[in-house]
Amino acid sequence: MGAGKRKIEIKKREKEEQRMVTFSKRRKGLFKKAHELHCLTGADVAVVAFSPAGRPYTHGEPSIDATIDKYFNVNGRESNNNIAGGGGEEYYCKKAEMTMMASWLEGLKVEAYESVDDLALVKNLVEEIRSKVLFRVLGMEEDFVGSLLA
Amino acid sequence: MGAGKRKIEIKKREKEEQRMVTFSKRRKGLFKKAHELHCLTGADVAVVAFSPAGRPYTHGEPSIDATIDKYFNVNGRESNNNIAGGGGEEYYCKKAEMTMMASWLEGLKVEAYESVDDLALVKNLVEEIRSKVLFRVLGMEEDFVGSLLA
DNA sequence: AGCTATTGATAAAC
DNA sequence: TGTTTATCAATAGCT
Repeated sequence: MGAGKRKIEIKKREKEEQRMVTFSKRRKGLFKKAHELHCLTGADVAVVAFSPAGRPYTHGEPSIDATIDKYFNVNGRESNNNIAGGGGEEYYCKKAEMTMMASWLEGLKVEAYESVDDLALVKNLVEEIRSKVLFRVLGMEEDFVGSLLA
Repeated sequence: MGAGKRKIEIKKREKEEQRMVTFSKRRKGLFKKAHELHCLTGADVAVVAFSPAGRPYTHGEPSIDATIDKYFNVNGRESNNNIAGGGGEEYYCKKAEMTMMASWLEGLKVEAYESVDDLALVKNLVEEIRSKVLFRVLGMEEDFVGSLLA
């Protein structure tokens, strides 16, 4: 049986792997808290967190950009411009990439079913799916790929 | 003695006063969680939450603006330039892939938002997304369909 | 990716 | 809004 939870000091974790695990667990917890705050009080929320690897994760309701724009408007700043999404280049995909994506999609179904416990999370789920798909397609370093996701 | 904490449903609280109290308490908890995430993993974080009264509250490390700027910078023109500037044939192809997929997913997102009006539909939505993504991927290189479906 | 013992967060009531 | 208390929820260490 596991030794169970122990109290820890709130200071930077020693090992890189430990930081990644903690980030992964607590990011989920943080986003869930933000979601509950939104549902319970109707508050618009926006959360951005960069992983130890430098990849950005976001959670926003009604949407990350809407809430941040609202914040900037109140503070008299320019809203962001969306990255251009259109493109007419011929699609090309390597077999290795396709295999990876197919494998990932197999796991996605179960993962998604278990993590979604509220309709409002659908938006974030789709965003996450989008993020993951792009990551798989690009097959590049996490640090860099995360930066490409609008 | 207080009756103590009781389990509550995650849905909008009835009374305005109740919403304000809940917002106040949970905002504090949310910001603390964000702070701990930062301290434990070194992650840059930004949180914005509008109270039921419409007032913005923020928490950010190293600062709210620095983190949001970082989020926008890596999502905007600069990263695009990095790809294009990367120059190689490899990057050109991969950017095309990303652009196409991004465009498609953008459409999917809107479609999903509009079609979902019930929690029970979540599973079907995810299944549909999975199905569409697989179709999209497989459809691009039909030669590989057999092996991927195995 | 799952499991528990614990710590941590918080709904009610004052 | 702050404090207290009884519970519920999140998660650290393991496997």
